[in-house]
Amino acid sequence: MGLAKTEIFTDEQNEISLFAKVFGHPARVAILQYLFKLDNCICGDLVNEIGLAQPTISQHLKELKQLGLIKGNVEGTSVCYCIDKTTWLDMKQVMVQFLDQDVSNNDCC
Amino acid sequence: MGLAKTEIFTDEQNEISLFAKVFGHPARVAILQYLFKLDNCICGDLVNEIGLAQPTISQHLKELKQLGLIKGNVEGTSVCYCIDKTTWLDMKQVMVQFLDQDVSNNDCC
DNA sequence: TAATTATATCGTAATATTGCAATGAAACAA
DNA sequence: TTGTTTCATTGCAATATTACGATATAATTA
Repeated sequence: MGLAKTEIFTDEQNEISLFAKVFGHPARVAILQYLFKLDNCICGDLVNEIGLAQPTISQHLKELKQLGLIKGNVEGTSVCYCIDKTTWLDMKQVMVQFLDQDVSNNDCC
Repeated sequence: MGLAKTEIFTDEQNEISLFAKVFGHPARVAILQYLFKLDNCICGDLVNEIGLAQPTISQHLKELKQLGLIKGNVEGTSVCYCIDKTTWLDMKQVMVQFLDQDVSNNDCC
């Protein structure tokens, strides 16, 4: 199928998996790391920094933007991208809570 | 293509994206949450708990096992699964470091 | 031994993802 | 106005993912 049965899962499970999925490609991880390093940058910088074609970078930026993790300001002919702090911190809270589950009692049989 | 160009990214970026990808499906998130809740369980429990067919659950368990996040002990005709603490904590360290990047200077133009 | 139980694997259909060439759109420069 | 720059969108080919029926495997039970 290729289609996840989201309706049988909780909102929280679906939210976690949506955030995780966007981090599930190294190009998007690289874009975010570059944005953190430089505070902000334009699409052209990313095309040079990462070795992917411009439409591919643009597509990855779109997915990050759709989740609200980044935002872009048009500046003349270029677009300046940066992390959206609010959404990033919200996402971090959800993800860290998932990762922080207590492992101490967990063991096999 | 459907094929990520992993060779142009750092090991860290590829590792983060591999961990994230496995969390990128709500069924695997649900399996892990259930394992944390019960400390351990068998495949059949998960088939009842989550509304997916047995081969589908088995496939998701395989992906979690391949990354080392869970391990399974054969117990008669059933298999007891639990979180692999060591790998989980290693993964958590990598992911939290990625999520914890400093957002304070980041802003658009 | 034969049947049962629990899980894994195989095969396949439906859908999603990735990557890029070609093209479009919008701002700017000459 | 015409060209240039920068980015987004479209269309498509290659590959990956998801889900499950059918079947295999392995331990247990009758």
